Amino acid sequence: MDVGSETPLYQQIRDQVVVGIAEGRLRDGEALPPTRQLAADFGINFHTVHKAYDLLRQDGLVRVSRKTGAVVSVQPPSPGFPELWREQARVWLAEAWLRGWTREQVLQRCVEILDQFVERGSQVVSDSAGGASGAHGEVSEG
Amino acid sequence: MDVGSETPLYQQIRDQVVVGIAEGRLRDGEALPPTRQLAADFGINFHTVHKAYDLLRQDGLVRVSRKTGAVVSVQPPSPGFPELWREQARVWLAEAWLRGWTREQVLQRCVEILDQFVERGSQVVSDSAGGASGAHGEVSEG
DNA sequence: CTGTTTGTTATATAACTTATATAACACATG
DNA sequence: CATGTGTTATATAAGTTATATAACAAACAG
Repeated sequence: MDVGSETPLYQQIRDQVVVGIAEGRLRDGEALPPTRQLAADFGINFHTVHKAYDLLRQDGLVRVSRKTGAVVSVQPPSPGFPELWREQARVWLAEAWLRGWTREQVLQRCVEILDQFVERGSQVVSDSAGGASGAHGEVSEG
Repeated sequence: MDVGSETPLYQQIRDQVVVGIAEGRLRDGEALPPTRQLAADFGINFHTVHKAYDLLRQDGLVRVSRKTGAVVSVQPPSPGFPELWREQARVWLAEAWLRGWTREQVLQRCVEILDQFVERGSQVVSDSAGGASGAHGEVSEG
């Protein structure tokens, strides 16, 4: 949570959750911390966390209700996703390319990142599952 | 140039130039259109174009002076670049991963994009070089 | 039932960003 | 000199980001 960063706080939270799911630190069915609690941990307003969770809901990555709070629930992508992803990827890959990275260097770095990701759907978390550190998934403060 | 997009106009222009250089449509030494001209072509304010060019200058991708205007000139990256790139790449690779794309599918799509890019420094453009459509490089309106 | 937690909604506000508009200046060119 | 162009300075309107406060609704523990 870098307050000085150009990227908005709610975006940073959203991105942390996205990466957290991909890397297996947050699993399908797992609950995210309550908005007010996470906001207190980060020292920010709970509306900012609420906005991040709402983004994740719109993206089909969490379900959110009064009963359960925000729960990781990865849905299929929207129809336009591949095209949008391609557009963004073109820009980021171009940046690396312009900086002199070869095709193989760029792909190697992508592989290193992808190797950190874990398969989804392989492990199902029971409703009352609790980790070693509490009832909620952790969203890193780093 | 999508005015309805969430991404700011100046960012869109910057990104178009970045991709344009990577794909060889804009070459090292080539001049970008004057700010007022490009602004007129896009139907936007010339300050917005100026801001895009200034971003590119800060990124070390164009030189800009009263004499020459904005000229493509790709400099080495700043020291923090690899880390920043990695952070961003993690997020959008995670997005693809969460949507069910396999490692190979993701890499395949990266390869398809990288295959559109051309080597830099292989061809040097003479000072008076003009394409079929004018003295300045084209920044696509699509 | 009572009190607490938590999601949700509404309103207000301050600071910042985005985009436009206008004007003026510096400087190079024809 | 007139023109084109980069550059700088203001001003303004609209939108975004983050905070603050308040209130309500649903779930739950005691």
